Amino acid sequence: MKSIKHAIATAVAEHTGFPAADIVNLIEYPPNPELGDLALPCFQFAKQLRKNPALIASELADKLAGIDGIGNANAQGGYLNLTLERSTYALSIVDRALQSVHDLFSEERGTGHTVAVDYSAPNIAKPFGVGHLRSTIIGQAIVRLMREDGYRVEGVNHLGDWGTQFGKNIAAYLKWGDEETVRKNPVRELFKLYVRFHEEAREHPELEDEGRYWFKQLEEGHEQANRLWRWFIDESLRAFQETYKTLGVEFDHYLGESFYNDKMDAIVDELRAKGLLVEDDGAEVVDLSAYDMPPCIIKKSDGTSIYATRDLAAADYRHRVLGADTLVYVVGAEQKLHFQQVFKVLELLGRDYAKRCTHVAFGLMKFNGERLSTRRGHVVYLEDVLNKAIEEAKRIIQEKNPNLADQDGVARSVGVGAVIFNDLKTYRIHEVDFRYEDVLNFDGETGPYVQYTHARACSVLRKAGTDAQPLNWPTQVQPDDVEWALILRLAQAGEALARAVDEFDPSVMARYVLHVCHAFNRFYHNNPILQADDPLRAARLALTQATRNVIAKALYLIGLDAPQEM
RNA sequence: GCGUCCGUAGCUUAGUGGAUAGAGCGCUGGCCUCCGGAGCCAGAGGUCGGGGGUUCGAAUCCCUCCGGACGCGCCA
Repeated sequence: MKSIKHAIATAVAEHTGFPAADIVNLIEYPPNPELGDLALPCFQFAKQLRKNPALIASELADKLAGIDGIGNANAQGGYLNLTLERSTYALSIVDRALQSVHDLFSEERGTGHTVAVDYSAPNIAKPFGVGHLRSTIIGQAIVRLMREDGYRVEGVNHLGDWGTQFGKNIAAYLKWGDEETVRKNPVRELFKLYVRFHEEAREHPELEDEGRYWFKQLEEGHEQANRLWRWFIDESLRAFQETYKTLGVEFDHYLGESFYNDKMDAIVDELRAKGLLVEDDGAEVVDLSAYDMPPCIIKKSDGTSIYATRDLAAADYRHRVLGADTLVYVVGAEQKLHFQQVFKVLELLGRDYAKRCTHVAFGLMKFNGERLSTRRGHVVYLEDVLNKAIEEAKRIIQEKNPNLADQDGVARSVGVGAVIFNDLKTYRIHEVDFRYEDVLNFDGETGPYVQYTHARACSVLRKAGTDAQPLNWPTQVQPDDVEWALILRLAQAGEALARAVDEFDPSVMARYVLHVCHAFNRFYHNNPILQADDPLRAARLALTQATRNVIAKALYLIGLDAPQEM
C-alpha cells in the first residue's frame, strides 16, 4: 500500500507543488467502497493554487490515470478518488503474504535501535491480581510489535522486591507469622499478613515506624531481615513463573529494584557533584520548581533510598549495560508525574537518551466499578480469572467440537486468548472495568472470534491438501468486491504495525486483525473455495492462505496462540 | 485548590481537521441437503457531556462550564 501511495503523492506533488511527504498523509480510504479504493481531499490545495477544489481534483484525475497500477481516477466534490488495478495488486499482496508475511507487516524501521521495555513488574509477596494483567500483556505485545519492526528489544521485569513494603512484610511476619503456615501457601499467607498489618496500622500508627525500621535494617544488611526477604522472593517468583507460562509471557531480564542497591550511590554522587541535590526537611531532593513540578526525592530523611533513585540507576543500567537508546515504561497512568520527574532529572544529568524515554501509561483496572486495592486485600486473582476463562472455553469445545484432539491445550489457548484480547482491544489509556460477563463472552469482537477465523481458514487449507503446493493469485482472475475488500485489508498490515509501534498501542493491531477476520468471514460465506473451478479455486485458496498467515502473525504480535483447530 | 487524563447508541467503544459518525455486546428478524453457525446478513437505537469561538469544513483545534478518574515530598 505504501508504494502505491508514494507514486500517487509524487505525481500530485509535481502538479501542485506541495511536498510529497505531506501528501502521502492526506491520502485516505473512502467511506464507501463504491467511491474508489483511495481518496485525496483537494481542499488544502485550493487556497495556494487559487482554484476551486473540484477543478483541482479533476485536473489531478487526468494526470494520475496513467500511473502504473491505477485503474481509474475521477473527481467527485473536491475529492480525487482512485481505483486500483485489482488483479495486479492482488498478486503483489497475496504473493508477499505467502512468501514472507513479515515483509507485509514490517519495513524494519527500528533497525539500529535497541529499546528496553519495562513491563509487568509485580510486587513480591503479593498476589498477581488482574491489576497486573495490563502492564504484563501490553508490555509483551509492545515487545513483539517493536521486534517485528526491526528493533532490538530487551524486555525487563522490574520486580518490586525492595522498599518500605518489605519492612512491613518482615514486621508483620515476625509479629504474627508462622513458618509452617507460610510454607504451605506462601503468597497467600504473606499477603494476609500484609493486609493485617495495614488494618492494625490504622489503629496503631506506630506500626508504620516499625515497618520503616525493618526496611532500614534490610538496607543495612541485617541478617535475619535479609534471610526472610530472600525467602519471600524465592517463593513469589515461583508463583509468578506459573502465571507467565500460562500467559505466554517472557522476559529477557529479571532485574528487581534490589538489583540497583549498589548502583544508586553513583547517581547520588553525580547529582551532588553537579549541584542538583538540595536538602529539604532532612531529605535530599532535586528541585524541579523551574519546570512546574514538585521536587524529586532522592534520599528520604532517614537516609534510605526511594523508588525514584532506583529508577534513575535502572535507566543508566539499561542504557550502559543493555545498550538501550530508547527506554519504554509500561506502568499505570497514576505514576505519570513520577516519570515526568525522573525523565527531567535524567535530562538535567545530561543523559542524551532522556528524550527517548516514554512512559506508556494505561488506565486503572476496576472490578465491578470498584478500585482494586492490594493494601485493603481487595484483589481479583489473575489465576482465578484465567481458570474461569479456560473452563468456559472447554465447555464450548465440548458442546461444539467434542471430537477435537488436545481439548485441554486448545481450551487454554482460547480461554487465555479471550482474557488477553479483551484487555488489548481497547485504547490503553481508558479505564477498564473488569466484568466476567464480557470476558467470558466469546462472540463478536473477541480473541476467540479471531482464533476461530484462523482455525476455519486452516480447515479449508487442510481439506484442499495444498499445503505443500506453491499457491498464488492467478493474474487472469479479477477479484470480485468481497475478495477485493479482503485483499485491501491485508494490504494495510504495514500501516497497522507502524501505527501500533509509533503509539505504543497494541489495540491498533487488535482492531486491525478484527477487520481482517470480518472481511475473511464475509468472503468465506459468499464465495465457495473448494468447489470452485480452477483458476478461481487456486485464487481463493491462495487468498485463504494469505489471510491465515496474516491472522497468525497478528495474533502472535499481540500475544495470542493461533490453534489450527478449536 | 492546582495539574493531568477521560466524556461518542442501554453497555463497551472506533474515528483526533474532510464525504451520509463506524463497530461489538444486548434486543428484533433472516441465513446450515453447501468448505467449521465461536459465523454471515438485515433492523431498531446517536443533541459525538453543555455553551461559545477558529475554519471552506469540527466528534476532532481554542476558550468556558458540567460530570468522572488519577496525581500533587519522604509508598511504588
